[in-house]
Amino acid sequence: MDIIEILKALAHENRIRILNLLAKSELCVCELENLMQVNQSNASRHLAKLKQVNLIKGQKNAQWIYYHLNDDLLAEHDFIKLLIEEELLNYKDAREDLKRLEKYKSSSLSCETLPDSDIFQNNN
Amino acid sequence: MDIIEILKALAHENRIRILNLLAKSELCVCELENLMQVNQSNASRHLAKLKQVNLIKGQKNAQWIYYHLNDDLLAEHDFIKLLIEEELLNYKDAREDLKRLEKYKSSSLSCETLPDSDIFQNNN
DNA sequence: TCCCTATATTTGAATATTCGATTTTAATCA
DNA sequence: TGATTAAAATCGAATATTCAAATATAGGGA
Repeated sequence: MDIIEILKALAHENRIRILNLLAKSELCVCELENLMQVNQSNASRHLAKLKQVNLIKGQKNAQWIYYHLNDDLLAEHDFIKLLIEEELLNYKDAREDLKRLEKYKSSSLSCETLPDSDIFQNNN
Repeated sequence: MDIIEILKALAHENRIRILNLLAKSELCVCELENLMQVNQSNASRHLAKLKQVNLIKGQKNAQWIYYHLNDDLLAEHDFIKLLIEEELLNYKDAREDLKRLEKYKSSSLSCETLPDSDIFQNNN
């Protein structure tokens, strides 16, 4: 995999935010949509780009596809791990995404009930 | 400095190659042009983008501007050092640039005589 | 002062990226 | 089977990036 293509895939706010979330938890598109507060088209498009360069993998379970980081690729490129694990601690949007993830995880909501909930109505 | 802007600056072949070369040696535009075999406009534009996000600094000496990595910024972002120092070992164009840099360094050429020489005529 | 040279900037065209809206595909379930 | 839902793909429009060529700037030396 071409390192420049990987860097291009990393160089977008929404894609970095997706990687940041997936580093903590496997998530499906509908969960990412809600956590990041972007529309489905947007989330799906950026997931496709990350998958295209092999940064993430999807695993189908019933009608949902759960995405997770591709640990094999990350093992070959240490700088990406450093970027996600340390660099993003200083990135406000990424920190707020993680707060929403915690709120979601500690709620009783799931992939099936989240889209109809108003858990993130107030933007935090 | 916004991490996304830095990633965007990193996500281009010519800019990564410039950083790779500057990690080994301070260089001016005319040297980078010749080492990377791109035209002056191209080298200058990509240097401008790297400078814009503070990845490099220029130091004027007579009519030449010598560029070097901005160590202060790199110290704040460990992943960039890892990217340049380890990742680029596997990047063919970057390795070939370094070979040309060595050939140049071991020649008696300088910034003043390089443009008129044919040292890189045969693409290696 | 007037050229020469190194570098930067501007221009306009080509290409790439991104977006939301919409449509398509595929799986589930009544 | 037909309705529902998750995810992917496609569309045209807007924006950004890239390029080479041309022009501008600025310093040094004649």
